[in-house]
This record gives sequence, structure tokens and C-alpha cells, in this order.
Amino acid sequence: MREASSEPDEGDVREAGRLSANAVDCLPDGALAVKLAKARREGRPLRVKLGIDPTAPDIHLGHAVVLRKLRAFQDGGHKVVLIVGDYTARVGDPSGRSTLRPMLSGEQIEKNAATFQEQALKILDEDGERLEVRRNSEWLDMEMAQLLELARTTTAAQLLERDDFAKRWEAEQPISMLELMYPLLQGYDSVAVEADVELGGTDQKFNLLLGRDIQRAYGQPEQAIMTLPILAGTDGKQKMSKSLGNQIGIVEEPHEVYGKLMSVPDELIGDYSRLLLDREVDPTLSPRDAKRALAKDVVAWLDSPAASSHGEAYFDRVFVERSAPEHLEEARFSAGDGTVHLPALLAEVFGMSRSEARRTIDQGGVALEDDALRAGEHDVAADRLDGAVIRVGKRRFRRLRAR
RNA sequence: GGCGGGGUUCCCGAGCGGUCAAAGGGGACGCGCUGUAAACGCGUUGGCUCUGCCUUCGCAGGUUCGAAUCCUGCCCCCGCCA
Repeated sequence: MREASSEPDEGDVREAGRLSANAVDCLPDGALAVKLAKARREGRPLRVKLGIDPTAPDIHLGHAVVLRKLRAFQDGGHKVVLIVGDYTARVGDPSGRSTLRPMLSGEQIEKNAATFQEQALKILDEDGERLEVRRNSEWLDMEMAQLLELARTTTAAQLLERDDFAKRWEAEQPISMLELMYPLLQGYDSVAVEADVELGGTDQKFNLLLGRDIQRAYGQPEQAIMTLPILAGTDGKQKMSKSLGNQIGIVEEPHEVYGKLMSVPDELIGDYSRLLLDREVDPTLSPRDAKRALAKDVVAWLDSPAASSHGEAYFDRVFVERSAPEHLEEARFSAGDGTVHLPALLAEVFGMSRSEARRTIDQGGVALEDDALRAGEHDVAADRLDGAVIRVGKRRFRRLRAR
């Protein structure tokens, strides 16, 4: 559907340029400016869609990249439509995956959906004028006839063009019907909420574009799409994701966030800075100092400057000086006959097995008051433990107290 | 419906009657080095009352002095042809 009546003026073009900073793709060319112009003429905000499937319980910095962009739209006066994909989470988006994804239980999805929504508000403006939160079960739990109507909008060839489907097809790997349906469902979300613009990671490009086709099939104006870079996880290699264990959650303890950011490979500092803080790295800083500045400012953004300072102090103390943090959790032990079997105590306190505890001790990984225990030193006098700080590895600490 | 290939310890993947708690890689963990990291080196990676014992190789039986390895049944996954 042409929108020729909405010629963008200079301001629209500038605004579109500003909004598409950091974007990898903003398609079709010029479409965003046209959308802006149209909305301006009609005196309404743009409806900017993001769908997130609550397949894991927490939002991490990878999600934050897109959420920040949404926030930029909000700050520009537009309305974000956040779709919690409680229905699509049951299907499992195959994007970037080479294997099938397990289906989640309704209960688990419900739980995740609640925390997702709550955590997203840490970044988004929750003003009702600027935010609409929807669940896609509202419209996807549809009649068979409606589903078939949706299915008519797209051909198998179209779907198989998608990169990961194409690869799997080529490699004779399974592609389930459920997965094939996924892009259609996501596209239908756009129809249901009448999206003007949809955002997503670059891995979503196909789905976002297909949304346009589906909107057209339903007689709606086609959304503009914007893709943002995928943030690499703390391993520096793979996309940040909970299941790969390389994520930094936005509601983690400030010192955890700080520490995890510091452990990110240097090569990522630039990306992180640009995508999470919208700024380039100060070239006069050494990688170490640049990373410190990054860590500090990200924590300040997510929490507060005070939390950030504490996170930094904690980090310096524990990792730079290698001493125990100021505030330690306590662990109680019973003195028994005056000797304590450490593997049992460590197993209980740190959730490891006794064998693992023994090995760690034997490898010099357990220290009492900064003195590493010697190999075989498994039984220790209770009075030596009472009040002492025990450290396992670099970062696990407890203050011991006799019970 | 027919034919064929598979299910091994966190993951991938060897093993194909004893020498197997099971090669190799990845990941993770510990130590060293260091900038906090990366890279690199060394070590560990089922459990336990630990020079030994117990439990693992889809599930259940069976053969055998002895099975992850052989047999039978069952469950599940994948591909091809139709």
C-alpha cells in the first residue's frame, strides 16, 4: 500500500536518521521517514512493535539493545507495543538454531512472561501513553479456519528462503511444521496490533520482512522494519543467551554486572559501548580503563551511580586485590568433636559434591584466611575455622561461624 | 506402507565381550601468568565412609565367569522411497 501522500519533510528525515542510529537495516529505504511524516500529519504516534518470547526468565543486555532503541522511539513521542509472546513461546522460534527447541510448559511461560514484562520496564517508559503491553495468546489462540486463512498468505518456497531453513533443508536436517509456522504467527502479531514499525535483532530480519507481506495480505499498510546488531555474550563468540550461559542479566547484582562486563573480551568494548551506552570508546583510554568506564556506566544506567561505585569497589577488592569482599555471607558449621571435615562443609555451603570439594582443596583452590590449604588437608580444627573467611576459587567466599 | 541410520558421562563424539567411570574435542572448574580479560601452560571434570567400594552408556529382560559392547522385546529420534 503506497503512502505517497505522506512526503517526509526535512525534520522527518532527520528524525528517521537519528532513530536508526546503530541499526543494521532499516527497510525499506526511506520507509521510516515516510511513516514519521504520516503519523505527524495524522497527529498520532507511531506504533512500534517488539515481540519477545518468554523462553527464559530474565532479560539480559542482549535484549537491552533493542529495548533501548524502543526507548528512543518513546522519547521521540511514539508508542511502543511490547508483545510478550506467551503463545509463540510454545512454538519455539527456530531463528539461528540448528536444532529443534523444546516446548515450554504453560506454567513456565506464564512465570517468565511476568518477569519479562517487569524487567522490560526497567528500560522502557511505562507511561500508558507510551507503552502498550500485549500477550499474543490474545489473538493467536484462533479458530482453525482463521489459521488456514493465515497459512494462505505465504508459500513454502517463501519460508524456505529463510537462511537457517535453507541450510537445514540443504543439510537434510529436520524442519518441523511448527517451526515453519512461526514466522506466520509473528507476522500476524503485526496485523493484530497494527504495527507501523517493528524492531528486532538481525536474526529476525526474515520474520520482520514477512510481517510486511502478511500485513499486506490482510489489507494493512506494511510496517517498516529495523534490525539491530546482536550483542555477543561474555564469551565474546556467541550471541548472548541464557541457554549458553554467557548472559549478563539486567537485574543481576550490580557487582555481578560490573564483574561480568570486566570479563568480556577487549574486542567487544566498542560494540558494548555503542549498543548499550550510545557512545564511542574514548580512544585515549587503555583497554582496561575503557572497560572499567564501560562497566561503571552500564551499572550506573541499570541501577544507580551509587550501586555502580559499590560494584567497582567490590571488583577492585575481590579481583584486583584478591581479598575478601567487605560484606560476607556467613556459613554455620557444627564443631562436632573439634575437627571439621571440610569436603562435607564445602559441599553443603557451596552446593558442590564432596568429591569436587576434595579435588578443589587438593588443587590449592580453597583458602582459609588467604592461606591455601594443602593437598590432603581435608580435616581442620574447628577453632581454626570459627570466624575465619573461607574462599573457594577466586570468587566464592563465606565467613564461617561455629554453631 | 517399504528401506536404511541412530539413541554413550554437561555438549559433540569414540568405543563394538574383559586391560572402561569409558579415547578425543568443546565447555566448565582449579592453579600459574595477567590488566579484570584474551592468549598460553599445567591439572581436574559420576558419587562415596576413597590405595577400595557403589552407580552410569534410551528402557526392560536374557546369554556369559564377565556386557556400553551379543540376543529378545519395548520406547524415542532421523533420513530416503512411496
